Amino acid sequence: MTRREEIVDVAERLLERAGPGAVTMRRLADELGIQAPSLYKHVAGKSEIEAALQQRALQRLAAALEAAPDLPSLAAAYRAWALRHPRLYEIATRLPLARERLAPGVEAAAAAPLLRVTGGDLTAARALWGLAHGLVDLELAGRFPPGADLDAVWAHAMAERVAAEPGPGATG
Amino acid sequence: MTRREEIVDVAERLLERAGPGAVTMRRLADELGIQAPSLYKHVAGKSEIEAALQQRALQRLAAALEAAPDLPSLAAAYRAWALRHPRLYEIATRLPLARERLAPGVEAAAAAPLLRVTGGDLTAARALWGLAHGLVDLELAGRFPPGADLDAVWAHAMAERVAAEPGPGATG
DNA sequence: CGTCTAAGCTAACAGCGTTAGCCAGGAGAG
DNA sequence: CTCTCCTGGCTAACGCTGTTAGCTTAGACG
Repeated sequence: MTRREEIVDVAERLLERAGPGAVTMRRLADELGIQAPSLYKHVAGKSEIEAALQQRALQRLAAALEAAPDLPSLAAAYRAWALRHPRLYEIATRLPLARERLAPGVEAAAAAPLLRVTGGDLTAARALWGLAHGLVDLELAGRFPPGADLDAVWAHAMAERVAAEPGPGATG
Repeated sequence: MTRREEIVDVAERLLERAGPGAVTMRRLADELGIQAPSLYKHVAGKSEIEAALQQRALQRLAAALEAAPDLPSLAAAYRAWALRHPRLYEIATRLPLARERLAPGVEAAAAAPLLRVTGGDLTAARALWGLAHGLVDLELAGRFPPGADLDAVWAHAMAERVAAEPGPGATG
C-alpha cells in the first residue's frame, strides 16, 4: 500500500467518523504521525484527496447497487447505502465530478446498475437517478418535515415509474 | 432598511456575483465600508447570514413557481429558476433547513406550488420535489455527462408522472 | 565512497470566523 | 446645559485553515 493510499484511507475513516469538517490536512497528518506539509510529498493538495474519496465513494455505491435485480430493490439499496454512508454519499454527488482525475470506467460502472433496470434506456436511467438522488439528498439535508413518511414517498415514486415502464414482461 | 438587511443584501449580491467562496465576513464588511468585527453588532455570526439567505432564496423560488398552472410548467419554472440562480438554489437546498430561524410560513409557502399541482397529495408532492431537486442538483453539480439531453430527461420524467396522475380531467 | 532522491521537518504566509476591549457620537433625563 | 448610557464603529488578537519555501536525514545505487 502506497503512502498516498494510506492518506486516502485515513481521510475516509476521518470523514465517516467525524464529518467533513474534521478532514483537515493537519488532522490527517496527525493520524499518520507526520506534519501537515509532509502530505504534499504524496498528494498535490486537498482537492486531490477529495477527488480520490469521490472516486472511492462512487465505487462503493456502485458495488452496493450491483446485486439489485429490479427497480424497487435498486431504489431500496440506493437509499440504504446513502443513509448508511451519508458523508461519502455527499462527497460522491455534491462535489463537481472531477472527470479528469477519475480512473476510466468508474463513472460508467456507477451508472451501470441504473441502466440495467431501465433496460438500457439512458434517458430513463437519468430520470431515475435524479429521482433517487433528489429524495436522498433532501432527506440527508433534513429538508422534509420531521415525521414525514419517506417510505411512502419512495413507494409512491417508484410505483409511478413501474407503472410507466414497459418492462420485458409488460402487463396485459 | 436596517443595517442587518443591508448586510444580507450585500451577501446575496456577493453570492450571486462571485460564488459562495466570496461571501466572507471581511469581504462583506469591505463592501459596506466597515471592518469585519463590526458586522457582529448586527448579526450573531455568519450562519445567521446564511440562514437569512436561505429564507430569501426559498421565498424567491416560491414566487417563481407561483404562476405555474400545471405540472409541466411548474417543472419548467423550477428548473429555469434554479439554473438562473444556482448559488441561491444551492443555499436554499444544500444547507440543513434552519427551521428555528425561518420566519413562520416560509416553508409552507415554498411547498404550496408543489402541493397545488399534486391536488394536495403530500406524498406525491414530496416525490415530485425529490425528482425536480435531484435533476437540478445533479445538473448544477455537472454530474451528467457533457452533451446529455436533459430536456429529454425532464420530459421523460414528467411524462411518467402525468401518466400516473389521476388528475381532474383524467384521460378517458 | 559519493551522489541523488524520497520523505520527513520547521517556519512562515495569507486568509478564515470570531472575541475582547476601547472609543466617539448621539439621545434622553435631570 | 450636563451627565449618562447605548449604538456602532474601531484595532488587536486568537486559533484555525490550506499551502509554500527551504532545510535535513536516510537509504539506494553506481
